[in-house]
Amino acid sequence: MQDYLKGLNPNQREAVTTTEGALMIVAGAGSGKTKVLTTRIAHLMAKGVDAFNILALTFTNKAAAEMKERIGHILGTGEARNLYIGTFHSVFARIMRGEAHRLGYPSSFTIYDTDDAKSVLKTVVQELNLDPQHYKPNACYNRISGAKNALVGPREYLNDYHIQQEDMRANRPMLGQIYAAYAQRCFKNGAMDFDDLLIKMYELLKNFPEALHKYQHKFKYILIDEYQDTNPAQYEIIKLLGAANENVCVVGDDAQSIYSFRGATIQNILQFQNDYDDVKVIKLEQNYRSTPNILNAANQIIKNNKGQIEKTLFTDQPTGENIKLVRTQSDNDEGKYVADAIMENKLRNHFSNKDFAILYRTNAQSRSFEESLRRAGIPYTIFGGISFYQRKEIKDYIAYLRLIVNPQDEEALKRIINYPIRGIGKTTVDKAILFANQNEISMWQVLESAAYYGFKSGTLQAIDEFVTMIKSFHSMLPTKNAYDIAFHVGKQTGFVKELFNDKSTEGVQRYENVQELLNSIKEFIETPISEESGEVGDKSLGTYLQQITLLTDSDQKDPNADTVKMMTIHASKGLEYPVVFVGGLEETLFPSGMSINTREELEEERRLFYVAVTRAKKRLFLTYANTRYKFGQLTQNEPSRFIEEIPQDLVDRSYAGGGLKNQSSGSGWGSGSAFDRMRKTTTPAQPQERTFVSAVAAGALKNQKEVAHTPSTNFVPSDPATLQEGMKVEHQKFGFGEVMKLEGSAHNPVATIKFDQNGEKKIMLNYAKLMIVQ
DNA sequence: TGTCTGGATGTTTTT
DNA sequence: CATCCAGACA
Repeated sequence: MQDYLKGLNPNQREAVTTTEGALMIVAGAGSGKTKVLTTRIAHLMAKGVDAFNILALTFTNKAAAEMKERIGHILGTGEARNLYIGTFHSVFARIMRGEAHRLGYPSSFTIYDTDDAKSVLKTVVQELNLDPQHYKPNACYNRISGAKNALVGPREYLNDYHIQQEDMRANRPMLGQIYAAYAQRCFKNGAMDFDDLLIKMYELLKNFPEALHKYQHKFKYILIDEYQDTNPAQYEIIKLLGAANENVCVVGDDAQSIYSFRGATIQNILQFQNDYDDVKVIKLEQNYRSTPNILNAANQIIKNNKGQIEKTLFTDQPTGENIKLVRTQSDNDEGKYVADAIMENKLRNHFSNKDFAILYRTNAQSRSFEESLRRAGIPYTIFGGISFYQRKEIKDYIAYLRLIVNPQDEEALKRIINYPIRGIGKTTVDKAILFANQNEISMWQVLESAAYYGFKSGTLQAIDEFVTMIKSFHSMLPTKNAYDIAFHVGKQTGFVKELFNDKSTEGVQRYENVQELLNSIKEFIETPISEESGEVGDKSLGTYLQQITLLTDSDQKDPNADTVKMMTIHASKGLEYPVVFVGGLEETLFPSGMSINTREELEEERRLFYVAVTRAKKRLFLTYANTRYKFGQLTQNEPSRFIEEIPQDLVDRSYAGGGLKNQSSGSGWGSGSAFDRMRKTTTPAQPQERTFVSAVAAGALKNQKEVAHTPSTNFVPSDPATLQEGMKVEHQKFGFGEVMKLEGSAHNPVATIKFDQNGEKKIMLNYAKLMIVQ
């Protein structure tokens, strides 16, 4: 027997060695699913299957990278790098780059993230003259995304009686039109949103038999992780791809299906057995992760759901400790309690920071935990929330790169056409868009012929300069790599320098972020690529851009750093930690108030709770607060109904009120009171700091209050162009002062003037009246 | 043409 | 509580 099979139990081994035909692996939480998947791929390759012929679809890119590495390790060759392995979205994006032309897209198509998509929706709603109050980008996006994931195109949408009825009832009868216009606009922009990556892949396979044949032939073995979270579009694609060889292996756990909000349907896994001839089903029920107490609790919780694939997890680990259920007075106390408990566990049980995870239902909950950990001096990493690539300065930078690669990308163009300020304002942009729509060309094309479309003098010059600059960047594409171009763009446009000159705290941070972006691009071009010939494995800017849009926070941040990890329960799927805190176990928060109206919704919340509980290996803390700030308002919530679903003999209850001693356990380190004291010494610092800050702010305000000035009788404004640094001037309102600095563009010069009575001010010379005194 | 400000407004979860 | 956007100014 091969070495790599030795560490497997009989069921796992069978799952690994059953290589031919359709296979469904029902893998309970912590049952060694990832190990089975990686070993299975390694086994296929050891048997002589070419890496090029294996497609593995995982839930995160990071999981994919890890699997690749482990497979490489098992096999001891570099072959694994040729595997097609990644998320649905990233794998399809990669394929699409070579196939997009068949569907009328440029191969350098842009991938729109949610922000881009919503921005497009906003303009579309505007252009259709609809009320933006009624057709909010969020609502429209969700509705359209839902349709796309169900493979309902704009035409089907408009012709579907039920859908139309639903929209009527929701008072949004025009959504179909918005959908159609949105799809058209994205196409015109040469852009695909997240859902399009699936839809277009489906269309490609459905409408182009030679493409279907090509990929059926290529992907002889298909593996899909987290199958319970696939949606109809993904389902249909897999069905098409797998039809020729029927070597489709899916791995999943219906009890952990938590993505129905994004179109996933549990039916895919429940009905898999009907989809192929001779489906073999293997269950992995032995849990290697958690203590029996944690596992029993999880089993009891999930029993409250109906209609599952029957399975019972078991373990042979020692019993372990009871689950700790802690009530606190407020959300802040909840944060403090968790920080204290982490300190205590570190000291008493020799856990290190990276052994802890704090999980919650909504991203907003991270705030109180973050604050308390920071105060306690515990290093932490937050996953999720606003990712690196969502930051303004990064999006701006990337918008330049996007525009260079794909000038049709109107979203990118609008973003940077006047950043840094170059005198192309809203009026000009609106005009350009209008011309573009009227003539059915792109906004970029209008700008290219700006004179023809009647732009005048200063504006025309500004546009021409801009177009020339972008074109010069564009011409670098064939010869320069992504890093060189990006660096050049940052330098040439001057906005990196602008950031550098901003010495405020945020300014410094922004500059550092931009540097980090450049580093990441450098890293991208220096990473070795797969050996595939003729495939997309290049170091071009286009490839880079398509890659980063699909990166999540979890893909970028180091999971092995010695820090406490904080994330939503959704983001914690597939991960495990020795000590887990689940916060906010309150009605309307968890379960979410949005999901208590139907049994299906509530069952999904319960599965989510199940996922949370099963992340814990040794210790599990559940916390809830009597009061919580929501929306800037204090709210009170009942304890979550899920608490009552845990067998009570597995739970120790305690209360950790506002600064009062907590009653967790008697002995040892004084029940955290030492930490209470530490906290008390640090807490007062905060209000003091606040008063200090506000006093400064008040002073600044006073400074800004103008000291009245009566202009001299002989006041005659001078020509702003003659102004020089160091000159003494008079301002009608602010009085006498000295010109400290001249900046801004030629079209919009700005002077920083230090006034004798009113301090430093930035004055826009196009508008302010200044007289040169000396 | 750009900046500042107040008032409205929005919170599930994510590729 | 934060952020975002429409109108007032410079």
